Amino acid sequence: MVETREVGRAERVPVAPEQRLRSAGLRVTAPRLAVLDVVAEYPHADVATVLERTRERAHDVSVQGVYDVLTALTRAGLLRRLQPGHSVARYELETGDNHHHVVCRSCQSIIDVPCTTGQPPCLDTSHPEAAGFVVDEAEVIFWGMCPDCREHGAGDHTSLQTTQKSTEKKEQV
Amino acid sequence: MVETREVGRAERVPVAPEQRLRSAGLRVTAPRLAVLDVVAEYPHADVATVLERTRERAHDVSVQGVYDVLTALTRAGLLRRLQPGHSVARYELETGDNHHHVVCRSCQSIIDVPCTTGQPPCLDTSHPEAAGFVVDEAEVIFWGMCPDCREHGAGDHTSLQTTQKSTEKKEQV
DNA sequence: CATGTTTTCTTGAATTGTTCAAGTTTTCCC
DNA sequence: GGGAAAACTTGAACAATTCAAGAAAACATG
Repeated sequence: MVETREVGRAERVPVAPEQRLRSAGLRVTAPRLAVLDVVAEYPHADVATVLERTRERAHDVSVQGVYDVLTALTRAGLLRRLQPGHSVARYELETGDNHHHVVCRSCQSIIDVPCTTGQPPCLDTSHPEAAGFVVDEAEVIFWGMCPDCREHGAGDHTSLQTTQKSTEKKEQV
Repeated sequence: MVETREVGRAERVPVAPEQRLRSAGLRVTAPRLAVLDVVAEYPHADVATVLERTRERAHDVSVQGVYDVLTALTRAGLLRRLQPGHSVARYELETGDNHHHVVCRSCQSIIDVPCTTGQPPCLDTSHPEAAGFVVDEAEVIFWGMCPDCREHGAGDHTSLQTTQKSTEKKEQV
């Protein structure tokens, strides 16, 4: 289960988790290491998933603990928080590559795609409307239907429903 | 207060609200007309705002009623629902123009910008990762800081906080 | 214009992801 | 080894959104 993370793009960060925590000015704790590990293994994991999997590694982590850790790591720039549309918060490692996300409207599964324009897309603030605005990030979400949901006629969950119950989420890399 | 909407881009839709409802296969009701009117006047309005302003027009609309109307109109393609980051749901008229949004990390204000690439950006599904995925929409959010927040040193509400209390939101076009 | 069917709106309660608060335990620097 | 600061635990609170069931409209038809 705990296998080496699939190396997709330029993702193999050679720095050990502990080092990453320290250089981010954070203390090294078991929950944090575990959460980092879990997120590395399950990209786009939601809090519930992180909680479960973390508990499998480090016994007894509280719900609050996971929330705190995720917030701390996100604030420190080690994680990136996603929340496509109306769904729950999801987390992935912040690797500095500028990738975007394709999200299935039906099953909410997420896959990464490298930035289409090479550089951060459209960090072009020259629009008169946005005068004075300092943009530091462009977030791109491609909405569509994944192959599975198209085949199995997953209908049109027009994604106006907020939360989907399934703890047993389909997780893709 | 209730002044004519500033006409930015190609937004002046000449079709009467009633017609738009009917041609979308929806019944024409006072709450729906009122909600359409409110969203036209307050782009990016959240549910609370829509509720308040709608009540000023059509007396006695229930919270649930507004939610239902918003959902129905969104599903019918008359409205577009936004939820940048971790914030509450917001709505704007679906005009078919392909514009995107610049969002202030601090005050959450939203402004529209025309699509940077002319055509729907990057509807390019040729990535091997997204094989089989049928993408129908690309949502782009530019994150940054608005002029106001930069000046008044609104600090760094790293936008990890979910809800902001203010019913009195700063609304921009 | 009456009538029936369908859709829509209302009231009130429930759900749920997330956060707040206070106290206890760690981590880590000296 | 101690002591201050940061992190975790427990338990409760919150707030946006949704569910459920009934009442009230809107529209097609006779």
